[in-house]
Amino acid sequence: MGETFRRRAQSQWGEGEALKEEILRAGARLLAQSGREGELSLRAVAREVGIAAPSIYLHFKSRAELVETLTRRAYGRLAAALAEARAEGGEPRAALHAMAQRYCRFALDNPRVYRLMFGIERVEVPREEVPAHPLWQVRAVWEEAVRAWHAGTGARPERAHRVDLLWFSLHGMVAMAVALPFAVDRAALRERAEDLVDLVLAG
Amino acid sequence: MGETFRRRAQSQWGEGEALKEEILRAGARLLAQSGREGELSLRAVAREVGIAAPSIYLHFKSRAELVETLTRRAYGRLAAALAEARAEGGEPRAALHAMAQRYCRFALDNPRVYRLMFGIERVEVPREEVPAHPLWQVRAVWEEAVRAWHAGTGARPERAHRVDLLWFSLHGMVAMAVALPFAVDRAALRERAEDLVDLVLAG
DNA sequence: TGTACATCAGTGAACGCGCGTTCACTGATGTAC
DNA sequence: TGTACATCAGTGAACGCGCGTTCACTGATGTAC
Repeated sequence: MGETFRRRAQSQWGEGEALKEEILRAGARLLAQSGREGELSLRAVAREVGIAAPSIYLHFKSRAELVETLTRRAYGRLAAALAEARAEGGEPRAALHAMAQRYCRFALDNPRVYRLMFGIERVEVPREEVPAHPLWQVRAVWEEAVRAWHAGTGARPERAHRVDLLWFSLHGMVAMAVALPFAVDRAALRERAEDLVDLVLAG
Repeated sequence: MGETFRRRAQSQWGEGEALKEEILRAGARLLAQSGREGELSLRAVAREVGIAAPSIYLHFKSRAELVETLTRRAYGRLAAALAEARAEGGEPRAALHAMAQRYCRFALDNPRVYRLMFGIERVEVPREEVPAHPLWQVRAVWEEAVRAWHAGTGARPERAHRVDLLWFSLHGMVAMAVALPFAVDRAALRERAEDLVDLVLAG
């Protein structure tokens, strides 16, 4: 019967921004559990943080703004993970393999977030704003890595669209792994990702 | 000020099942618009049909059952379209190309339904029930078609997992087309699908 | 050192909304005798 | 042919719920003089 709700202590003067970060972390936890933006309610986030619901309006002007900030951060984490894998990967071909492995890992570790990122309502955007879209930043990392590999080989230039082929196919694999009605063998998936990279780079 | 709501005429004796079909068609229309199962409300379906909300309980025992019936039908439509394309395709390799084209067409014509089908909450199911899952029926069509092609070539048997590679990669392409923040060129997408089939079958 | 006031970081109560579901009902159409 | 009753195909009102958002407020911490 006791109230399990734990009220968060109020911030000190000048520390108001601390709550914003706590709200975002709580929202990320809830999204990792449900993976559906439509199910992320302001009130649930407030409960998770331990504050009153209206307090969220101190830092976000609406639910929509909170959700947008959360999804933008999720894309950012994926892009950062990929960039890191690329940097650690070494020469271009090895870097692409490292990226593919990291991509699989990200999706399998964060299946609901991954699904959220690619199941988002598609908002069409004017061409000139496309580069600012967070998904585009993920693409940019792939593109650079493939371009670097491409420059180091005598591959025919008309195969430049393999940038997308690699990423899209990898996406298909992990998206299926996340959607199929049974547990997926991580090792098998990552092995297939290896094969896929070889196939695309070879063909 | 006028009530735009049009009340549906009551069925004749023995024609009660007619309403069930109308409910399913209305639900399909709404899903085609929103593409989010969570947003499909019983009351909205009732409004679309022109009946009172509780009337839905004459044919479905809950909202969940209605949604499940609708999604099951959607998978069925995709599987049927694929099977038809395969039958019309002719010899195995041509059949696979026809299926790929049809697959793209289905997804582009029904983007929200497609997203719904592959963004569904993953419900893990005991191994022996997997073949009954509607997604599995889509896979089965691909599998048979790839197997038929495989039997007609001297391709190495360890490449049997290309069944999934083809389907998964194609899925990745169309899923991206449906999710990316700008309009996709249908012709370009279908051309890439062609390339993909060739690449997978050749490699 | 005191005190009036400003600012900061929130809160509690209330609003109107749409929802899934239950309940007792209604009115037309059929059947038994 | 009449009439009592059963079945069918629904309906209207109500329930309790969680939601996003607004509003006037509170209490601690700082600043001016």
